[in-house]
Amino acid sequence: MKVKDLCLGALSFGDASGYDLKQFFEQTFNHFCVAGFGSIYPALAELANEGLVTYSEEQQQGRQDRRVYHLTPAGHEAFVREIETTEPQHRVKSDFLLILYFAHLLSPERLEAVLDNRIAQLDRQLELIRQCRDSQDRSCAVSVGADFVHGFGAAAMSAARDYLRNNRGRLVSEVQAARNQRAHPHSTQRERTASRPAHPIRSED
Amino acid sequence: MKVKDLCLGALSFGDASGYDLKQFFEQTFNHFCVAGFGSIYPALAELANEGLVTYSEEQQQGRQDRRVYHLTPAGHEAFVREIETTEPQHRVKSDFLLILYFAHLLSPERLEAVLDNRIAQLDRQLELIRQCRDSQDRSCAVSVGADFVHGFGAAAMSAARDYLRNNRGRLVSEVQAARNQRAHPHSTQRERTASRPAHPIRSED
DNA sequence: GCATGGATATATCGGACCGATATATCATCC
DNA sequence: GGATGATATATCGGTCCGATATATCCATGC
Repeated sequence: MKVKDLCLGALSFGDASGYDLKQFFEQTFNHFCVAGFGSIYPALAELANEGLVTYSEEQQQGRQDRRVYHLTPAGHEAFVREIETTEPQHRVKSDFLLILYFAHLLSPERLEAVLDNRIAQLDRQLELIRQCRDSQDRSCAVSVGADFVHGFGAAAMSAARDYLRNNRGRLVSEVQAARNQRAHPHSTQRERTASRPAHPIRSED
Repeated sequence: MKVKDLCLGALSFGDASGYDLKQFFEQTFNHFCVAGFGSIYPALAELANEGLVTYSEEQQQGRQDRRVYHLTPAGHEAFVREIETTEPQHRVKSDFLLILYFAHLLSPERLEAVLDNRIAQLDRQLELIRQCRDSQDRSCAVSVGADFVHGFGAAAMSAARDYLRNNRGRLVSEVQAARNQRAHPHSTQRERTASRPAHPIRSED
């Protein structure tokens, strides 16, 4: 699913400018999508070329003109075809987890900062979802999917936050202990041989 | 964090070829990272240019030669600097959730297939994590980060799976009900005006 | 005996896209 | 009056993902 499809889907809820779409994505798709201007504006231009959207220049006093896009029937069909047939990928790309995987290489201050920042970030995102759900008209049939997706996000992020809270202390103290042991190795260290790493990636040959 | 950094980190666990790295990423970083050959091989070439890794051609009978990479001290330093200073992003990109957001446009069969496939996928990933944790030497100090990260993945994915299982039926029946209502609208429909969409993206002006 | 498919192994290319940046105007705040 | 931030559109470079090409070996099956 490309940014073009994102735009088609959003426009199925009503006309909007590129700027509107960016804000909509940030508020509503926040926890599972990102799209910057650098993707949205070219996408809209291509969609207009393909006849899947139309637009009208809307001039407003003072402000720069808005280019307001409108979904055509062909665009609606294309979007439905897309969501009916695309393989639904779900991908997490996390520097956060990658960094924590190497917790043994981090300074204690950095480790704690990384954990605390992530917890705070999750709190903010959960608050955003709460706002988003509250502001929606629940009785409207169109919101069943939105409600489900926001519920999913809330469940997943709550679980993540709880895990971080419950295991933060353990990780910090374990890393601290390992550091101390490296600094003052009082036990036997006969395991260490210069050329044999602890966790070889490939199996012995 | 770029693929180059991924490679540096993985090589800190021992020498490996590009092929080894791909497999390592798939097994161990599965739930928070992806990197294809198209990213790994160019990354390794650049790292070698910069002196952060070295390599030796290892010829094996029959098989094509392996190019085995080795982390240099400079490479190790560069990696530690990277994880100490990079802002730890965490991003979810999910066609799955996007499609479900538009559940009201899906056929019932498609909706159920999407949900079931995702649940099965989560089961597979959870199994992968379990294997990964079992195969590791828990007493080794280097694995505290890995253990934490895998625990995180297990917690998050279990929560996601549970949510899907618990809410699958509700979503399917709600979408079904909405479809039926559209097909046989017996109640008043005075809300529908041709040009006023149900969920306008931008506020009224 | 041999074809088929899968694992091992490296490499390239195009298209997509994210982030930074540029530009412009108006409202608001100090 | 000047700084900041919101509104609004657009472009560009660097990065990366997916598909594809190439080559050889091993196991499986017919």
